[in-house]
Parts: sequence; structure tokens; C-alpha cells
Amino acid sequence: MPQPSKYIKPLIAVDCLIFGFDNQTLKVLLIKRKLQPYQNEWSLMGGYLEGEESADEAASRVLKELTGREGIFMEQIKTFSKFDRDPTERTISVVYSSLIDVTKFETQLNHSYEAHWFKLSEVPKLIFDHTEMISSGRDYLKKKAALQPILFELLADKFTIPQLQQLYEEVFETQLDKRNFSRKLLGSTLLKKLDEKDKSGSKKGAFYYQLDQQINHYNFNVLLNLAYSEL
Amino acid sequence: MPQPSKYIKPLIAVDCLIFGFDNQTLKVLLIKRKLQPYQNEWSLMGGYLEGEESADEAASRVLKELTGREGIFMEQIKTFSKFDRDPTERTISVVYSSLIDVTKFETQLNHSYEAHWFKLSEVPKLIFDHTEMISSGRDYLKKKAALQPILFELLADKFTIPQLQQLYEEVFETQLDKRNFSRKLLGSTLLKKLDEKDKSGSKKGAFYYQLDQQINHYNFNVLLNLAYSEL
DNA sequence: TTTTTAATTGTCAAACTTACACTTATATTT
DNA sequence: AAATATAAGTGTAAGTTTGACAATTAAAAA
Repeated sequence: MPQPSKYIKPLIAVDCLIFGFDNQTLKVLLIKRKLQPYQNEWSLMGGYLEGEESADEAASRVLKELTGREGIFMEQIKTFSKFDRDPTERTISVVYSSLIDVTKFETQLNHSYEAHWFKLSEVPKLIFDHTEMISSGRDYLKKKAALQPILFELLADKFTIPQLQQLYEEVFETQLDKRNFSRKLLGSTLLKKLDEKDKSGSKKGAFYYQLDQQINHYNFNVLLNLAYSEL
Repeated sequence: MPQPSKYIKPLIAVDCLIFGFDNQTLKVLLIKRKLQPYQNEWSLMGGYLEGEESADEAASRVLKELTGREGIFMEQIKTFSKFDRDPTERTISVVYSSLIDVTKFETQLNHSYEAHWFKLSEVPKLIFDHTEMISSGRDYLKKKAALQPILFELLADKFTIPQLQQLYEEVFETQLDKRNFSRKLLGSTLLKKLDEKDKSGSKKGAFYYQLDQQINHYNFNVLLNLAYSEL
């Protein structure tokens, strides 16, 4: 049994890195910090572990507090533990990343946090090590998305091929040829074409697609080859 | 500023998941726990955060304590935080994974820990959630190795193509065709052939190779294609 | 009817993957 | 000294995928 004198017992925080896509740009959701010190500075949405909560549970709670929703895609990214990362009190923070469809949440956000979506290139100065958290999360997203079809979490149920391509271009910070892109995606058995068109982006309109149920039968190769040159 | 009453302040542990390869099998290094309770049960090598240490620093210290070495490849994998994961006292554990060359460390191990290498298929019952830690780490290793040439950390400076193939087969739990394997690897500009042969594995002997300095120019495609079908 | 805009689709050459089996170097055995 | 045993090392052809490239189409707007 450890001796209390030698071992530290810090506060445990969870911070939520929330990625969103508005069919144009990849964004992160930031809030104005409510606590002193650094009150009203921009930061990730966060909170402290309470009672018998695990970090996963705390992150779900914190995420629900901001978005009003449960069951949002969420993954643990990394734990930050430098001694003086929070000058107020020794705190270790477990960072989670969520992917959400911006349009679905625009109206539901808890307004008391003054949350705002920022383009990744326009993220303001953040408190503590939150800037580093974002770059860890961005890196994680690239690698994860190279191996699994998770970027669909950022899209609405129905989406168009051009929207999907734009998303991949944003995440991997690259340009893709649209002929090759749609050949790959449509050849993947991943997508189901709908009869409906999205007319918002062009006069001709682009057909909507949905993720096909059987994402199991999916051929990972498709995404790998899209992505590997950008990692 | 958080109120001490509402928020928890647990002990912070680090646990080291140490992978090794003996040119045959992928293994993990386990120790006999020294602390009560569960004394003498098998577990990952671990320790508690002390003083102003970050988790990275604590993990390095713990790893050095067991192996006698510094500068070993090490990465943070995941943080485990379930309420009752340690029934003794609320403890949150940050798990790290290391890759080491078994032969290099066989003799240097700190014997007071009674460390032992176990095949992944023969890991005994472990304390707490350490079994889950191993499976998280194994999963992480696959994904990481699919995107980056890290498995060389598990080999000696000099290694043969058959050894390397055996390692990839172990990590990805698959069989690979040796003609295709060597064609890919030798075509990658990743390896430099030496004049020396390893005669231990066969009568003919296999030429040694080394990692070429310029791992930057490396073509990730090589590893991706080796790996994607196994993820 | 014409214009404008973005969506959609095809081809060809090059590179890569997969499947498959014989030859070679060396130690060991006879 | 010759024969044998063992794992290392190597080649090829067919099929598939990639990457580079531009014309056509649908529909709204002028």
C-alpha cells in the first residue's frame, strides 16, 4: 500500500476535443472558461471526475452538458500530466475526442458556455496545454481515419460524394482527384445511393448517399490508399 | 477552483506493457507483484507518480528500474480509470507500451522483480485490469505498426529477412508469402544489406540487414499493404 | 434559348499485388 | 568425398489498382 506522503493525488480532469464539419471546413468547438483563473478565456469543454465516475463516464457527462446529447462518438486520445500544466492545482487531464455533425447540434448547444466553432487554422490562444491537445487530437484523427471509416460520424445521415471528398481533403490536408475519389468510394460497397438530390451546392444537384448497413464487409484498403500519403 | 469535497483525488499509477520478440514469438514481460494485496501474483511492471513527475517521466523511471536502461522506445497507450479497478484504493493508471529487443535485456533485468517473458497466448491470470491492458496494447501495436516502421524496435541492430517476416507474422497474426515479403521490404529503401550472415537459423545462413539511416524517405505504402488485411 | 455552375463519368499506361516452385548455399550425414 | 537435408533466396505472369487526364450532363439563372 502506497504511503500518502510520497505519492501524489491530483485532481483528474477530462477535456473534450469536439470536431465538427459544416460541409466546408473541419472545426473544433471551444468554450469560454467559467472558472477562475483564466475566466472567459477560450478552452476545450472540460470537467472534473466526480464520485465513482470513470473518465469515460465523466467525459460523456461533460459532453452531454454542452451538447444536450448522449451516445455521441467519443474516444480517449491521450492523458496530459505535466506538473505545472495547470498552475492553480496539480491536475491530470484525460482528453477525449468526439466527432459530431455540426448542423445537427447548432441549435441544441448549451448557450451558457458561449461555445463557438473555430476553423483549425483559426483557433485562438487557449488556456493551459489545450493547444497541444488539439494537435494531438488532429494527429489521432488522421491516423484513425486512415484505418477506419470513422469520418462519416462528422456527416449527416445523408451526404453527397462532393461533401465526403471535401471532408477527406480537410482531414488529410490534401487535394484529391474527384474522378479517382468517387471511383474508390463507390467501388467500396460502403455507400448506398439515394434517389434524392442535394440542391444546395450546385444547380445540377448532387445525389445523396448513405452508409450501407453492412460496414463489416467493408474493404479497408479503400481508405488506406486515400490516406497513407498524408500521414 | 474545484471544491475538494465533490471532486476525487486518486492515486496515479503507470503500468508498462513491455513487448519483446525472441526471433520466434511475440512476448510480454510480466513481474510478480511485490505489494500487498495480491502479492506474488503476475502483473505488468508499474509504479505510482511521485513528486513533480509527469506520467511519461514516471513510466521511464519504472521501466529503468526493471530493465536498467534509459531511452527505450515507449508510448502512452491508454488510461484506465474504472472506479473499482483497484479494490484497495481508488487508482487511475496510465498505461505505456515499450518495444525491446529481448536478447539485449535478458541479462540486465532487475532480478528482484522475478520478471518473466510470456507468449501472448500463454499470459497467466493477471491482477486488476492488466489483462485488458495487454489486449489494448496489442491492438495499438497492430495499428501503429500498420502506419509506421516501429517493429524494428523489437529487433537487434542486425536482423535477417526471415526474422523480420516472422515478426510481422506474429504481430499481425497472419502468414505471409516470403517471396512477396522480401520483394516489398527490399524495394522500400528501408534496409541496408550487410556482408555478414546469421548461421543460427539454417545451414545456408541468412544475410543480416540493418535499418537504413534515412528512414524519412521511406515509403509507408509498404507497411500499409502488409498490414491492412489484418486490422 | 442561352449561359453558368458544379456533378458525373471513362480511358489508358504504369505500378502494384497475388499466386506459385525451383535453385542455392551450407552443414550434416553417410 | 559424396550424398542429403534444410532453410534462404529468387522470377514471372495474370489480374488488379492507381494516377493522370477532360468531356458531358443536369438544372437553375439570365
